[in-house]
Amino acid sequence: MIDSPKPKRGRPPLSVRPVTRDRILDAALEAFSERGFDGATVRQIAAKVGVSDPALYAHFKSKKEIFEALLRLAGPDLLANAGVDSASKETPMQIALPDMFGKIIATWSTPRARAFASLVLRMGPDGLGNMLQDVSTRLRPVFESWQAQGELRGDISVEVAIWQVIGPLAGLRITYLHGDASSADIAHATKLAKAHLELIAQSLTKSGSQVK
Amino acid sequence: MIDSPKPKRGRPPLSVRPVTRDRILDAALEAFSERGFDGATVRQIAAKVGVSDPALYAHFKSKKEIFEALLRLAGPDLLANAGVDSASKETPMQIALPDMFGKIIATWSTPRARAFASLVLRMGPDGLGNMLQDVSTRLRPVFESWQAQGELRGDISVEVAIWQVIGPLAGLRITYLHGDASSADIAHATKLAKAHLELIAQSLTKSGSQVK
Amino acid sequence: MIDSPKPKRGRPPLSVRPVTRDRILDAALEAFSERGFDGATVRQIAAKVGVSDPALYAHFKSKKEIFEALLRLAGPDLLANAGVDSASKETPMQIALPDMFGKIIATWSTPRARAFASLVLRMGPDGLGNMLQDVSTRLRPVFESWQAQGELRGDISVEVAIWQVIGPLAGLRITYLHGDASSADIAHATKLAKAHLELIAQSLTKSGSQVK
Amino acid sequence: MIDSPKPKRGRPPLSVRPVTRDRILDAALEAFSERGFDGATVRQIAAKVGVSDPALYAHFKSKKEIFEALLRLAGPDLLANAGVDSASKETPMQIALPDMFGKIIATWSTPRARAFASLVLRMGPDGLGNMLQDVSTRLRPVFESWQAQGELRGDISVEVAIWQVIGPLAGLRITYLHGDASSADIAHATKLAKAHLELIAQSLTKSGSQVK
DNA sequence: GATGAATGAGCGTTCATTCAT
DNA sequence: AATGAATGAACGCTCATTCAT
Repeated sequence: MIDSPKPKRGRPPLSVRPVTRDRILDAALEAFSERGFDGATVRQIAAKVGVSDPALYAHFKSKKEIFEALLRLAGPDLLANAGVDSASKETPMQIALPDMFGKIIATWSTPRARAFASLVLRMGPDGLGNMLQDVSTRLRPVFESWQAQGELRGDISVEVAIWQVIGPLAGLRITYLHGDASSADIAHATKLAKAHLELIAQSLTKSGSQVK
Repeated sequence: MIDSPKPKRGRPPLSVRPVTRDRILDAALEAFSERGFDGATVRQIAAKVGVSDPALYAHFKSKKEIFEALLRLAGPDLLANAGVDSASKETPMQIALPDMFGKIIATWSTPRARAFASLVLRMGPDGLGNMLQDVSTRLRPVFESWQAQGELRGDISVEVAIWQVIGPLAGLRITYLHGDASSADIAHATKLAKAHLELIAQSLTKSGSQVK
Repeated sequence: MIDSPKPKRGRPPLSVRPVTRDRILDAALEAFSERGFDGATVRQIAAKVGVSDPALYAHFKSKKEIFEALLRLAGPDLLANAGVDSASKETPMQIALPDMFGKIIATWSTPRARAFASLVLRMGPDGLGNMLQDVSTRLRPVFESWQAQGELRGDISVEVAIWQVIGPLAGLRITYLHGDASSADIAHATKLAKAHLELIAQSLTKSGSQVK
Repeated sequence: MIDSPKPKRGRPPLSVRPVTRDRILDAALEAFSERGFDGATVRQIAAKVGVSDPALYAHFKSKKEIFEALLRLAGPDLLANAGVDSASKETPMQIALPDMFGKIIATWSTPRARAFASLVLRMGPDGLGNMLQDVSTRLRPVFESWQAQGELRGDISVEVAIWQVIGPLAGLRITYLHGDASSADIAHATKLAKAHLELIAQSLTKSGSQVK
């Protein structure tokens, strides 16, 4: 009870080491994206940072809190905003669409964003699902405006049109733009995205006429 | 002789079903799809089966082996084959494509297939990625044949064409056809898939020329 | 995640060993009485039983539950009931009082009861306090009856009379009848208790008259 | 010269009181009495002082040392001396005894003393036991002198006599005079103590003989 | 084939303590 | 004199797995 004969615990001498919240979050993103929330351990994260595990608890209250900070911080922005925000009602669809695509692919190609994609993936269906729903919702007014201006053909629903754009992107993200992706993967994804865009842009404009 | 005291004909009650490999795999699929490999516990799986956890070790050597059996068994077939195999070189693209789509969506709508989708998702990028690669590979000869016969326009690469078809399907799978999907989700996915098919079929045939 | 290369865990060969709830409770009583709830560790308890710590969790859900089972099981009975129940209104005080004393001391002298005394002590003031309150409450009707029959002098309150009896007992319990008590301690306590009884019995009967 | 711009006379505000050993000991007494040595944490003590935990190590070498300082400082004095020292051989027993009682009760009623009682309680049997032994030892010469002078009847041993006095006090201390005691508890204890004294004083003087 | 009891490994977390500032 | 950040130890508990029945 009162006898602790060898009190050799405590912080050992130290040279230099700045362990910040950010470095922890980086390490956690890496760990969680590699093994999922349950598969990653606090000790693994700490090891990536280069400290012992209790050190993390000076910055975060729990493993779960680290995870949530990660979601809150990097989540919506990294994944979706980038390209979506660049699409505005004023810009003609034929110009805005390629622009949006380019920006989205660029954003998703960064290591952080790719690691984050893996992480979200591992959260189960709700993770990616909600993300896509979110993008879809935010794109809707822009597409509606394009349709009103005659740039988007009127015989297909806005929702279908959005899905034409978003759907393959989601596939690309999962297939090529994840944490382990090589630069070849990334290049390939970019190529596919561009090719997809060209085709889809045509479909969304006049198609109907040709049926004639 | 004519009426034996213990008829026992027909199917026996089986109120106490024996614990078979299949029932374990069903339970494991459910557990793994809900919480991932690390999040699911052997005890949870056993509980779903209705036995105690060591009972599973009479059928499988380890948790990992259960998981792998699941992948081997249900994996490729459930996810991809269905539709892919129905696409043959003899059938014209305009007919084969909708048929394939229909079959894929139908297959993916079953509870088992949806649970499996969640599971694969949680395995990280390699899971879904490899799956799509696999489908792509098997579709290639069919598409090449279509292109040779002039059914698929020649100015786009086969790979891009395949991606046009496969990409949105992957998105749909993730967004709507997972373990927790409601029947509304499923209906919605079906609608989107059909709309997508109509547009894409046009794009893949003549597109460019007619714009003129 | 899925790789556990050396699955050498599991229960090693075993000769004979019956680990029951009771043996755990005995060990826990010992540990808790020696170091208190916070000072005792689950591993210590398990070591006393001769098993590894997770083994305890097959019988109890948590450390706290072990503690509570201990309180529920041994608590009130071991500590108080013994003597108190033997005091009835029909028996004359001069006979019932020594009898009660003897029984209480005898009960409190058992190793279990003494260990339990140490445990209750370490719970803080409420532990012993409540216990004494309890005894006091249960003794009250008996004392009231004695007072009505003229066996207990009328010029002192029942409460004070009870305290005369109970108070020194509490002191004895703490001073001599705890977990570490030697047999000499116990003998000493018994002697003191008897001497106390003789004096107190006189005080409670006529005293007043003699003052005259 | 006559009125200096910064008077600074009298007691300085001291709104930010310095962290002294005393304030740490106060906080520690509170913490230890509430949760015991193992249950209380250095962080809790520091929080009560209003500083961070390493600050305490500027004043004490370890948690254990704080605890021991507490025992050394407040221990024997607070608990026993008060009344005991006031009993001297010269004073007649009939006067000294009530006086002693009064002083002991008064001393034990202070918040510090009550907190300390809780603390000692939680240390296990040795804590209170040793304390009572100590008091008993120091009272012995006084009682022996009283017995020699015929004030204490000769047919009971000094030890028993001392126990008659001390025993119920120990009970009172535990039951009513602990850290959490309300003022009603304290008043009650005082009443019981006085009643006890009156009875016991008679017993210790002539008792047996006069019954006749 | 199934279970209860057990195990070693290891997890998330807290603790007392120390170093550098 | 005090703090923020860090540490090794160890705690309570869960996990996958195994043995004996």
